[in-house]
Amino acid sequence: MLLLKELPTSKSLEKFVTRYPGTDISAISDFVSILRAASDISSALDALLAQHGLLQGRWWVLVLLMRQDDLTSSPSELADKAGVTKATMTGFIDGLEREGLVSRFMDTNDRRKFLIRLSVAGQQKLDEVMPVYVQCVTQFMNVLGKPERNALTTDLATLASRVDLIK
Amino acid sequence: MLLLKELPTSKSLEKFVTRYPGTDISAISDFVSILRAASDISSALDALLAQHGLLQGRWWVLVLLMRQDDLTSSPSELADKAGVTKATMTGFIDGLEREGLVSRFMDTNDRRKFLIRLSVAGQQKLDEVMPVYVQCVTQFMNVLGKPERNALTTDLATLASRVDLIK
DNA sequence: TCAATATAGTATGGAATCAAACTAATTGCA
DNA sequence: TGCAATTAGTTTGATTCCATACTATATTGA
Repeated sequence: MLLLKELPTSKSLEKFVTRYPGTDISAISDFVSILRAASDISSALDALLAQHGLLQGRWWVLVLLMRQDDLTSSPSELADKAGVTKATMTGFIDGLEREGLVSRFMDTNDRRKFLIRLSVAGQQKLDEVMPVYVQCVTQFMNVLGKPERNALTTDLATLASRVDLIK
Repeated sequence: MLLLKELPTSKSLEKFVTRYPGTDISAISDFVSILRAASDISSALDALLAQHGLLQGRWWVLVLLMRQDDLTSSPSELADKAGVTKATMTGFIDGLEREGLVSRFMDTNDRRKFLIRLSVAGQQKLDEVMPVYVQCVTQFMNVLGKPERNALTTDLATLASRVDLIK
């Protein structure tokens, strides 16, 4: 996503305000900080998953399948839940199937459909990674005290609910 | 990055805790919420920039160049500041050069180097997009009151500074 | 019933992104 | 000085991801 490392110097900020008068510098700089922090966190998760041969996209597919009672879902449904296009989901499933973590089955009711099922190996993979994931994430989130963490989560969600303002 | 739309149901959470006992559900769910919110915000920025034929990577290159006194920098320096590899930066510069928004010059002092300069068209592009960007982002960030916004930015940065815990 | 429309999934082509390998130029040290 | 190590930038090949277009199947409504 974005890893803009260097926040602007005060000199370049001055220059900026001269060129674009009336700019609320703190709004912009908070915005960039948020993006950068989020990107760092996401990259760290990537790195954790990579140690187990996974990437975020595929990881979330496994997690979504685990949530299902019969460990089964369809590509379209998975794409919706994961927030990616169907084309992207095809790619994830291809990769997961290649590694034997999920299997494709025909849907006998609707012959356009496939059923994607978490395989035994897929469940084992989850059982291998999940405890590490849970432990790391818990430790990480406890960097903040409970009230700060709640406020952070709530406020960020509030903010994100108004992304319609960015258009 | 990730857009996991569907947060787990309480039933699937129960199942989760059964399989992975001792899990701090709220830590995990806060973590996922943060990633999701950030992803939504980043996507919204993508969409805004796309309206002007830009993408985040290229956009940040233009912004970084604008910050320089002589509107000039080198690929390596830009890569460092943007937090991408040199190879990725080569791609950004190729694209920007193709569109005439930056130019490549030889560095006469060090013949391994190039100088990348923001072109007049590049500055015009910034002048076209920046006011919209500034206005949208300002409105967006003002969804939160000043104290909430400050706390959010600070706490998120604090959190991100401990990504070493995710490993 | 059957043609229009909608839906499921895949294929294609492109951009972003990285790691690793490569070339050319510079620097450092023996 | 001269060779080894470093640095700048690109190329290559891979993966992720999207938009668009395509195929096959299902649904709907006249």
